[in-house]
Amino acid sequence: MTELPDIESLQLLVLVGEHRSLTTAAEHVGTTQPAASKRISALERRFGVRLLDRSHTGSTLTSDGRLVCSWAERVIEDVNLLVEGVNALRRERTAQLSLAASLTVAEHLLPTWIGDLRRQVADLHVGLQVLNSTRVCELVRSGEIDLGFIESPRRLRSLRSQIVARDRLVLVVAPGHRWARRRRPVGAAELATTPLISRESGSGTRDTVEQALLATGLTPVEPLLELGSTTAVRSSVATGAGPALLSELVVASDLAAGNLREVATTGIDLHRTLRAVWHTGAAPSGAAAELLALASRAGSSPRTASARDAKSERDRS
Amino acid sequence: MTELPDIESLQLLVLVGEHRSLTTAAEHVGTTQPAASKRISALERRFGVRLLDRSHTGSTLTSDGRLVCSWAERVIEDVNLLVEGVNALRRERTAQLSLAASLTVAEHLLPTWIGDLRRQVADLHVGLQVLNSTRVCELVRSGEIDLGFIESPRRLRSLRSQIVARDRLVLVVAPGHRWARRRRPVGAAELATTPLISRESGSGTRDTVEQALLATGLTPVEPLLELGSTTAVRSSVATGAGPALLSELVVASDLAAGNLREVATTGIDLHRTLRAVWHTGAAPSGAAAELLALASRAGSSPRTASARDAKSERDRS
DNA sequence: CGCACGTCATAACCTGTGGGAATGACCGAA
DNA sequence: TTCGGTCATTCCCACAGGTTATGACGTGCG
Repeated sequence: MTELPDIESLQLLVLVGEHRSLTTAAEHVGTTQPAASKRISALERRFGVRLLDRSHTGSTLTSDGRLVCSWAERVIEDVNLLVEGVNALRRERTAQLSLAASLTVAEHLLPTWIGDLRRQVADLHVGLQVLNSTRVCELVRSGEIDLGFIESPRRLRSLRSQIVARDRLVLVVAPGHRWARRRRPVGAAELATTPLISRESGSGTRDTVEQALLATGLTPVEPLLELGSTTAVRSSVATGAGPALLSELVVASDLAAGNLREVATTGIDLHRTLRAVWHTGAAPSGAAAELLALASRAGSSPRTASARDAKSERDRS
Repeated sequence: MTELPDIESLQLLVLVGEHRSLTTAAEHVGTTQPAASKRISALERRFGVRLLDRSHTGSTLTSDGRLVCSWAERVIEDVNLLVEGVNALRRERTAQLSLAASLTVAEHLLPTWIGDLRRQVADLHVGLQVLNSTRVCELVRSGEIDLGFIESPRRLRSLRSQIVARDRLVLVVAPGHRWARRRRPVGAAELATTPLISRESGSGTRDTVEQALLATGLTPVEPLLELGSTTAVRSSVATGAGPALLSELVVASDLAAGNLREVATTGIDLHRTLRAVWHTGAAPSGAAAELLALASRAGSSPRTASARDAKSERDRS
């Protein structure tokens, strides 16, 4: 088993690939040329693969190097998302821009948006709390939070909102599953009577499924398997344990890589809208407005929600 | 800027989350309990976020910890792909199973397959070479390679082959681009007369586009921008420079995250088949057969075209 | 009720990796 | 030839991270 590489070295490798030079790559990452040289050498030694063609006019990637580089880029991308997310979490209290979001949004979308936002607005402290949809709405109402992100189709009293993305639950199975080759879409009735792998009762996706089925007058059968985390569900499906309904955001990469297969459904609406919510009256201020614009530009064709301006009733406790 | 975390610590965090115990997580990764404790502490200090609720009966993740963990899982997943890929590259010469593949397959699919394969067959040395399609075929014919993977629609003389996956070039634009809101699909003629961001001439995807257009009797106009790497194209598109045709495998995550938007096309076939090829007569031996089965199970069942249909029914609220 | 076993934290020590500064070797362009 | 650019090498140092040993604290069993 190859020991794990370290992220700094991967970062460096990518930079060398871009700049065709150890020296400039080194100072681009705030270190010196010998350090960079040693790092890459160590990486080559560890991997047992030559990555760089070093010459006295610069260094370029070997063909193996280019390949490794492309894998490294994905790693670094994910690391950046993690870092953005963590930064937002840490700054929860001292934040200039306070956000609250439900899990799906916080996991899959917010780090990207925050990253983009901070590239536009320098020195911005973003704070993030992860809560369920009703708590998010409460905090937005109380003014503790500048902007909230929720996935609930619930009533939004005295809040303004806008759809920023549209998620969809997709029916997925392992490639070996008999449904993988199925051509006719699965109907609502069949879905309701098929035991699925699912999250525990009360989780967002589980609720969405049940709501969607109830909307067609059906009650879902007991699940085949109940697991505590989405990734656990995902890997159970991949091993062929059975079908599951999972967020498109979660399984996109698995579908592309062929680890999972999507099965078409019909007669049931598994879409759910992800909304930004903010306090009535106060239009989102600078950074919040920027984020809102950015998110809705990124997420979906701007289909602005009709502002549900109800009575501004004060139900602070 | 938060300093970058190291992969071992992230790995450890995920394990602690699973095992609810520092001790067992530590030995699971081949180290001692104090080391693990210090690592996690360091991670918390670096991030400025509490990740673990430590008690005398075990340790569980905080809610922040769970979130960080979910981001960490993606990082680790990509790291594993990188490691699998590198392992295959290194073992090129001493391999028990020699593979050759074109870039797209090698980048996006093979690491996964090899990982799965090595989980089934212990102590397997897999060798990988990355070459263009014609070279792959040559090596397979000469017997130097047990199994090849190509994306060419070319003639396969004296080779047996099997479709293992189906890739598709999708037309993508930035979310702010005017085409992002477009409802009518883009036709072949319009595509041919629109300057696109693309790879340099001779690259696989560029060729595919030109072939597909030529098949409809059209010659593409000069590109808007010519870039040397697929990721460069991808980020140019994301910044709004213009539209591009990119492999579904490349942009899947960006589409899910909303960094890019897909624009429907019509009147042009942008599919391309990814095939495994092997030598006539000699049926693939043990490991090769296993890999072939695994790959075609993962990729080849008929793709649900209704995934697109679901998109067109976005008129609800 | 107390003892054994489980958890994690702390302390002391050691090793080795990785960083910095200075220097050398080499190439190409002016 | 000389200068400006590469990268490699060496020496030294610091500190992160490991291990072992130990302690403190709960839980559960006899």
